[in-house]
Amino acid sequence: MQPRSSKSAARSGELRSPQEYRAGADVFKALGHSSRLLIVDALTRGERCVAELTELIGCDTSTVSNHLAVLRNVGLVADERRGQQVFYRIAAPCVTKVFACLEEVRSAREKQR
Amino acid sequence: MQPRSSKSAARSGELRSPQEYRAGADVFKALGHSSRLLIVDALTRGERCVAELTELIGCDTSTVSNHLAVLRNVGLVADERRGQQVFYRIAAPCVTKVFACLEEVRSAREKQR
DNA sequence: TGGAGATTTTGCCATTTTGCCAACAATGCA
DNA sequence: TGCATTGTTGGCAAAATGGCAAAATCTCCA
Repeated sequence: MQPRSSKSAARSGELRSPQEYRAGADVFKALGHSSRLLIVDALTRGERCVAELTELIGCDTSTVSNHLAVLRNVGLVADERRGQQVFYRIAAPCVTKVFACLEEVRSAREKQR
Repeated sequence: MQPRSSKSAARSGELRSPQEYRAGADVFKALGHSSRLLIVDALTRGERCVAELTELIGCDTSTVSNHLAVLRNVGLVADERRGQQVFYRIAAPCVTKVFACLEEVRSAREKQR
């Protein structure tokens, strides 16, 4: 996306800054993968360690670790090591509401056809 | 993501189906691009035609059209042709709240470091 | 009908994302 | 210390994504 000039930004009703859109997009990009969405859904029900999430998803541990890093980097989850295990939990409470929103989007999509 | 067996799904507390995660991820994937997020933000303030959105974003019209198709395919926006122009509008009201949620995520991320 | 304006579709290429494996790091325990 | 357990990191190949430009489509109007 190219930066808007302040002139065109003003004409547009002054939305948000390119940085804000980029940061926001990164958050949604993090949620935009079925495995990561599953992880978030699972963590909504309480913290889990990497091994538990790995079994839940059914792929390589390193893959899960990478997914968790994506979620952590945007601030959606937080991690805490306890002994040999690293536990992950939801860091932003509002994500627990995303599934309700998804349901709304789905009904909107069905109405549309 | 590999399909979970019903057995492991049950053990995990029966979350959602792989299809649901895939569909949900598609919605977030659609929001996971700065240009598309800008489009959604703009449409939150009222409908716009493709040409207006194109000027707002500052890239090729065909690119904007493709972005709009992504948003439309997941049900986030709806289109309506009036004369030569096609107007787009928000189809799922809840998306107007996503920016508030992004703000929460951002503050959670800052607290984390 | 024919031309112009608005939008969509398609093809192509560069970039990014995914997921696996192997190697490495951190922790706990004998 | 030596070793098993748990996660993370780096490298690589396959797949998906993004953006432009050309071609196609649709609509209005002369």
